[in-house]
Amino acid sequence: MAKQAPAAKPGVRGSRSGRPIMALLDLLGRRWTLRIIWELREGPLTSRALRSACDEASPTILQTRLTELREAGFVELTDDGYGLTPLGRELFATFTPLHRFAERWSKHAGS
Amino acid sequence: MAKQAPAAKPGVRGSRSGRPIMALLDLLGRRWTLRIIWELREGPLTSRALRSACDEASPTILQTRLTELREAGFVELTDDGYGLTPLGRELFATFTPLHRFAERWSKHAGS
DNA sequence: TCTCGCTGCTACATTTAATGTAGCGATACG
DNA sequence: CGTATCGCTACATTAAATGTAGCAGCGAGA
Repeated sequence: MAKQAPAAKPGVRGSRSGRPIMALLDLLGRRWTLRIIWELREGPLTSRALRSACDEASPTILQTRLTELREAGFVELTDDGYGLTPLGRELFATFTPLHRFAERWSKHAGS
Repeated sequence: MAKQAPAAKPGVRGSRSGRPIMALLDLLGRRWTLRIIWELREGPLTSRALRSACDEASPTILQTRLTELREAGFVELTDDGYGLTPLGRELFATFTPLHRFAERWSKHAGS
């Protein structure tokens, strides 16, 4: 298996338009994808630890997402379990403003 | 209807943990949510124009997401159609690094 | 007025994705 | 050997998304 032009996988519904941002938005827009990256932020987790961190999500979908994230080059399986690759870490870094935004958003609350 | 403490809605599977970032990750992790915000970046679109921009996604789900995004305060319905609120615009701004990342990602390709 | 064309929005049957529970083969410790 | 973990998978159930069709409302034109 060598794959990899970052293009949405064939079977994926919606947003396969060639532009990288679309492929990325498509991948990140799948259930648990964002969460997984978030939970891996502090270091590798075993598949079962990740499952616990993700509110006991079903291993089926976690495995599916993990595979997608590995193919995308964001996650890798090491001796310590699943962890972010340098690239994945860069991706996570882009979430930082999102985190700050979330805090502001919660204050905005019942506008 | 006035609603809005930014907490995940009741019926939502996964990630309802009180932390704002989780609610946000949950909302953004739904299909088409990221895409909608992205497509609205240059200005308001009518519901049908948005549908075209979103690869003819079904109006059912678009309407659902649009409602969620309006309740979250990210999108509003104006005379020109659906547009980002100032808050929504802030959220979009956090995607900018994501955009740049996507470009880098596409080059990384077959690492 | 009566259609035409657009707006935002909804119903409903079908298909796809995600869930939950269980268990596999492999590896390591005793 | 027993047991306990690892990553991963099968499979039936349930929830979400799709696709097609159509609603009511508004403004413009003949």
